[in-house]
Amino acid sequence: MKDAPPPDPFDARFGALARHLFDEAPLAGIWRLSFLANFFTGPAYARLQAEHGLGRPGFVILYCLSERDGLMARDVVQVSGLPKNSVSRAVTDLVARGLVTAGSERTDRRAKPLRLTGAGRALIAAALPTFAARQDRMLAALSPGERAELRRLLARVADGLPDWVDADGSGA
Amino acid sequence: MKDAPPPDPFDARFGALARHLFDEAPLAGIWRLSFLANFFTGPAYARLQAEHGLGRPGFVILYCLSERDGLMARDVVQVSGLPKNSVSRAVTDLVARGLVTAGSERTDRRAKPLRLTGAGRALIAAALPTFAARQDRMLAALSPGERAELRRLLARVADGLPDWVDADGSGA
DNA sequence: ACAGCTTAGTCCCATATGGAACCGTTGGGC
DNA sequence: GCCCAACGGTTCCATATGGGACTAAGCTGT
Repeated sequence: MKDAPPPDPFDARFGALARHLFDEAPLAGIWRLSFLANFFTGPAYARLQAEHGLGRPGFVILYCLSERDGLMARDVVQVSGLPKNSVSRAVTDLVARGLVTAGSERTDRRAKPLRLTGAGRALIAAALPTFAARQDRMLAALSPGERAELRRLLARVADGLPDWVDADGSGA
Repeated sequence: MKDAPPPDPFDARFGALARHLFDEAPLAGIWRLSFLANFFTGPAYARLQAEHGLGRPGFVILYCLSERDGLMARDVVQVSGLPKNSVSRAVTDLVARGLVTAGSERTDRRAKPLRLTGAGRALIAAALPTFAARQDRMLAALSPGERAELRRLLARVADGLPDWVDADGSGA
């Protein structure tokens, strides 16, 4: 006596509303991005916490350092949007765990250039594949050409970002 | 004596690393999504909190109800990925503020169908434009054709989502 | 050289968050 | 009808989070 609802895996997993919010609702444009980002990162960070005792800020710091060693906390804040006190705390923790060293700049004694230790490098190397594999599975839904196109479109959106990120909408 | 760094607004706002993390780093694929989603929602939710005393779960609930009245907390959890206790708390708060009513289903006394009150409807109507305007500014970087294409690509990724969201990567 | 602004990082504290255990309800098998 | 697993929702509690004030250090102009 069922109305023959086709067993769409997406609807089955996320409910009948999901499609509507994703496709047609007034905030569908941003919902699509947030939805994907949240369902990607949620489980990934949970696993990271369980396996490596790394929270979001800690992971971001290590990841940034693995791409550019010698960054300062300030740089991580700027590029990630994380609150600076969260980054500060996470750095303290990473240093305590021997994953990172906080040196000091001769020219500016406030600044503390961060560097990965061997252990830090090993940890991020061990943690990355979790994310990378998940990312690959996510992008496997697209052809290489589509992936390139998605990348181009998101880059375009990002280039316009400085125009509106900091706008509070109240006129200025 | 500067090395003539071109005044790229994106680099200026997010730092030299930003471009690299967005374009080429190993997790660039997911970073792009998270980066945009976070920089979009962060300020938007901050403003929402300040102006309407609404947190993320509260807003999501009202938004969902404004699209489909009579949902249950369970549905919101399923579609949003928010932890169910957060939703439960937010519902309690919304009911206390007279924005939502939690009825009771005759057929299942556990279930509590949620309905917007007039005040709730007014509040979400007042809060939506903040997000909508921001969304429009974000998408203004793209042509209509590009927006449609972005939408198509993200929908494609979303359709594959059930295959990997719940995978913990440990084999199963 | 010093007054006043900015910036890197830290600290305090109130609040948000989320896992896990829990309660009452329901539905299925027998 | 009875048991038990699954379910919607709530509560408890330990922890994460983030605004805002604060310190220390540099920069700027006069």
